Amino acid sequence: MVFRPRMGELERAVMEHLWGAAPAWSSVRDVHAALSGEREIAYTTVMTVLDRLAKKSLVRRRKEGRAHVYAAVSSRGAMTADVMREALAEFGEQDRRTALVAFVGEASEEERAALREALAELENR
Amino acid sequence: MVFRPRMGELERAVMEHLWGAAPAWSSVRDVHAALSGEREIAYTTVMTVLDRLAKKSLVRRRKEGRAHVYAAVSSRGAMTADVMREALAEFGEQDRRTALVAFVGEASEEERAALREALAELENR
DNA sequence: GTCGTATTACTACGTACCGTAGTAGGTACC
DNA sequence: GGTACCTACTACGGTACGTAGTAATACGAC
Repeated sequence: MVFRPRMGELERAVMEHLWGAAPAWSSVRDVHAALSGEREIAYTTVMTVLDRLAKKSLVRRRKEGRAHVYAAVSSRGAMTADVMREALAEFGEQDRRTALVAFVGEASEEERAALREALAELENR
Repeated sequence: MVFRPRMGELERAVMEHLWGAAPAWSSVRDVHAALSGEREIAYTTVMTVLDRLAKKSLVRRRKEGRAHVYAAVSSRGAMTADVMREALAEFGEQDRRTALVAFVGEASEEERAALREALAELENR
């Protein structure tokens, strides 16, 4: 299977919580409590989703006391970068160039600034 | 619906043909002939896929004589750029920066060069 | 040690998407 | 009018995802 961390809406919401939550490791109860603020959802639904995310290696889990606790494997930024890389990776050398030019062309001024800084930093190392 | 041009494997193969084919507009027969080189596939299967791609607005079609002819709406590079943009768009200002830094960090030397050139070109305009 | 509560594991169901393709019906050409 | 080509419609199996129930297990209270 092609590596593609595709996520559904609920899966994404769960990841958002894991990325944003203060404690790195969250129990099912934590995630459920957090999501319950926005939508009605069964405890077991959250559990299933966390289980699936673990199977997809997007989160890892650990036993803590009786319950499992979960944490995102990658940061949100890293995962975004991966998706971008993956999109890019499907093309040959020439097309990759074209895609990058198109991407830069559509980027906002802030994004371009961030790109320039990142490039400069790499150069100075 | 969130704009996300998700494609299956066959859908992608069809898009590849449309992107790569010499004539901009291809008939079902053209695409089918091209794909038949690599895999056995029914004519109507290709038709169905083209129809679905048209419904997703990834290709447009036009009547030409008795048959329809199809063309990709965006270039391969533009579509890649869109996917990258879309990945990036889900995040707030701060995270976007992080993602871009991570992306540049993982890029190859050629890709970084392409990025630098694209940025420079934009600056000089 | 039995009972209630928390937690997990397993199973299930509806919907949507995708690969796959058959069939019916229209149209053009000879 | 038959033949070949083309489209439109329908269908089926597999997989992903949102959703959740039920059974089993483990732990603390009494």
